[in-house]
Amino acid sequence: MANRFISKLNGYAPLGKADIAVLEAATAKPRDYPAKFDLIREGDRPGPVFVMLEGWACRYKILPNGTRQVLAFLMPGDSCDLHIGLLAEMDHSIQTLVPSVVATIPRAEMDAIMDGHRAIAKAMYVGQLIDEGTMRAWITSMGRRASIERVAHLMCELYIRARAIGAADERQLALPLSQLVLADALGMTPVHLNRVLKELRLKGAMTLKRGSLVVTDPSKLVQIAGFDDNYLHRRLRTAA
Amino acid sequence: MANRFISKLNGYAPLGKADIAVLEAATAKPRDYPAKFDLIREGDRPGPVFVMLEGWACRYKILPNGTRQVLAFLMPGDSCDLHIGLLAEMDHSIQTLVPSVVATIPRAEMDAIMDGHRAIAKAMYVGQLIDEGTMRAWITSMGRRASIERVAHLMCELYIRARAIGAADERQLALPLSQLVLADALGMTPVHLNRVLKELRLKGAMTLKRGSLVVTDPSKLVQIAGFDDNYLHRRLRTAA
DNA sequence: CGACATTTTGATCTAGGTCAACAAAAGTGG
DNA sequence: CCACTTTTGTTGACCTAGATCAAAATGTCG
Repeated sequence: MANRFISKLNGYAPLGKADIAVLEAATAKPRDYPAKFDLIREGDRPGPVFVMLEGWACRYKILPNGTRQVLAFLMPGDSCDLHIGLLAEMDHSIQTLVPSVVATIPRAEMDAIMDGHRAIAKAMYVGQLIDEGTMRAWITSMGRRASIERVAHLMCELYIRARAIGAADERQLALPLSQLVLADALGMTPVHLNRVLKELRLKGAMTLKRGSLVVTDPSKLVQIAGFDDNYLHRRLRTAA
Repeated sequence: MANRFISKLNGYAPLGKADIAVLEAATAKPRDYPAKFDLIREGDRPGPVFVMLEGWACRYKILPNGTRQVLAFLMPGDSCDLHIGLLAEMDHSIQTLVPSVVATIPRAEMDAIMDGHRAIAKAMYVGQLIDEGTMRAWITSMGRRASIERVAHLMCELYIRARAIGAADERQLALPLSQLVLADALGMTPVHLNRVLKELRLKGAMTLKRGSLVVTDPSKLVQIAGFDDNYLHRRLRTAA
């Protein structure tokens, strides 16, 4: 398969040769971006559809009091903001976390592709549904899970997602996210996150080192998280 | 306009006579449901598209430890789960909060309608984008706002949404949500919510009585919430 | 009226925040 | 390649927002 975007979509709905060819053409000229580069900012007019081919990015929002909330992580294969061109302006920003390779598909082209290729449209909708499920899981985590459960839950999510795109092996996963960024995603303090990570390490569930996550004891991690992969299940079952 | 669903969609994308007629037909035979009735449960195969015509409902999830997280409120005009038929099972439940009138549109019919009526498709997509923006606002609230800000923010959201469908007057809004349900939506304890409501009342920002919200001082409420209606703005600008 | 659900208040406790300092990496410029 | 600044991670001491527990007051409805 040409790239992770295509293979991810193919996992959601089987694509034909023509589908793959048109997606290859659309993502043929990606650009390199440095780390901490805003692909688009809150208040901007929505532009093209972004497709992450390599690297990591996050959606985030800055609050009046200066704090930041990370809303989602984007990893290779992920795309964003289907249809968002219908809205007047972005309600959040998207920033690379590490040097990344990103393709952009103009809105009109994306619409045309989806009109002409039902399988692609279907796969994109599945992807969007999964993203929505992920958002619901985040709301649930923030509202009703203790900090250690929340951390464990996010790590389960990232591990499963990475597995699904073949970016993780049995126990290990490259995870270039600083504790500061993770804390902003989890709605907690970097200091407290650090302590929670220590606790998870001492419990033998997982170890987060600079740049990589080692899942020492998957079942223990899942149990701490109260993780139910229903919202990601389909991804697992059908991903290539 | 025939019903709030149609007038809401018409606010998102101008509908023609034929569009309106087909929507009228599709929602012509709604059903009455009592309060606390599960329209669909976590684990169920997704069924038809639900359209709230009268009443209130919420999406929610029950956690292993028995606590509940409310994920969204549905008010008249709201519909849910476009495309969700593509997924194997629901990752959350939807329950009426008061006796409600709900129309169901079979998935195949909805697809056909959207294929044949681009304006309706567009309006549905706008609605979905707004719902996504709302979810992002909830994540932000849960992660980075203090409890009083969070409460104020949710009340702003509900007020604006109610205004947009003509269900609120200048300062008042029928809001049949118990403090228990609100607490489950805000990720806090009913006890603490009660104290926060008292504080908001004493500050002269708003009063929540049984079944109705009175916004005493809108600008104060907005200021406490740090409310930026960008994510609902389009709804306001374009709603009828 | 009686049973039950919701709201309100008080007393106490704790998870997680805040503040501060230091250590370890990782850039950066000469 | 080395000082040097900046970012990231780690730990300790202390504090507070919000949870928990308990009980009374108020509403609602069959």
